[in-house]
Order: sequence, then C-alpha cells, then structure tokens
Amino acid sequence: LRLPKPLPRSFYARPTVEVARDLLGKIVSLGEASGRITEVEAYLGVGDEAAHSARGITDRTRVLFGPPGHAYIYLIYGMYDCLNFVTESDGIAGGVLIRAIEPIAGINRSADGPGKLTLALGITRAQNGADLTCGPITVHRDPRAKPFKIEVSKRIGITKSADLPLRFLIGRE
DNA sequence: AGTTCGATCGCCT
DNA sequence: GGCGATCGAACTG
Repeated sequence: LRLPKPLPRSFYARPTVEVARDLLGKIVSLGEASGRITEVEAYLGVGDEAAHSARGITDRTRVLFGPPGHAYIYLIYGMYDCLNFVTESDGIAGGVLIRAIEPIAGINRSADGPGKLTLALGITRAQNGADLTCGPITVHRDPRAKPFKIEVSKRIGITKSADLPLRFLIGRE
C-alpha cells in the first residue's frame, strides 16, 4: 500500500471534534508499521475537566497548547503511552486521543486500545512533540477508503466531564 | 515531602 | 466483573 503525502497542518488546525471525526479511517504510520484509525476521543481545551489541558499550561501539557499537527504522548498508569494529535490554532489547547487502529502493515500484535496501539506501532513518549507533517510519525488519507458510519458515545475511563459525547468510532459492519 | 489517583491492560474469579 | 502493576503529575499542608 502506497501512502499519499502526510495530511497538512491545516487538517489539524480546526475545531477538535471536527478533526476527531475526520481522523476515522485515516492511516497512522511509523517506519514500516501502519494502521487504520477506527476509534478516537476528543479532549477540549476549555470546559472539559477530563482534559489534561483543563488546568492550564504545565511541563506535561505544553504541546497541547502549541501549534496543531504535533503528537502529544504521555505515560498513563505508570505503564502505557497514549498517542494524541494536537488540534486548534497555536495557543489554544485541544487534542484527539487515538484509541484503536486496525493493523495494515508491520504490526504483529493487537492494536485495539490506546496503550496497545502505541506498543504495536513502536511509539513512546520519546516522540512527544513530534511534528506529524514531517515524520517519523505521519498520518495519511487512505487511498482505498470506502464510506462508513460514525458511532458516537461517552468517553471511556474518565470520571470528570464523563457524559460528553466525544468518543467516535467506525460503525460495525 | 507525602499522598492521591489516573484518557490502561491482562489476568483472575 | 474485579483487581494489581507501576510511576509521575498535581494537589495537600
């Protein structure tokens, strides 16, 4: 599968929910490994108590407030790295958590969870802040993309702002 | 400086 | 369905 050029920064420089929905069906790639995004969650900058950015800029959340089209990668529960794509314009926080991918190439384990897909792709927080328009982590349109339905639900595993409909998945069947 | 607890996963019952 | 692993960020005092 030959991948088109990485998505441009303008793709990410939009409202977070819009970017989240549009990321479904796109392809994430790192080196030889790649997969199709099937599940995401939006984390908003303001009024979203579940977002890491809710308390303002800290050493950890700096990239969430920075320019769009970068990777925000953090350690969760002391053992897993989670991958997010930074959205909105520079200075405004927002990110999309990638929760599941469907393996395409170079993946030898399941990738149906935020901690599992980073292991599958070989992504760690050493790549925090990486520019998605340059690589090594890149995102692409799927040249063989077909239409699909989008399902919406509450986000998983959070306690604050827990009822917002900010989880998006490619519909079954 | 000490405590709490999380955007998870896999193994156990 | 429940829980332990494992650690750093953020909050308490």
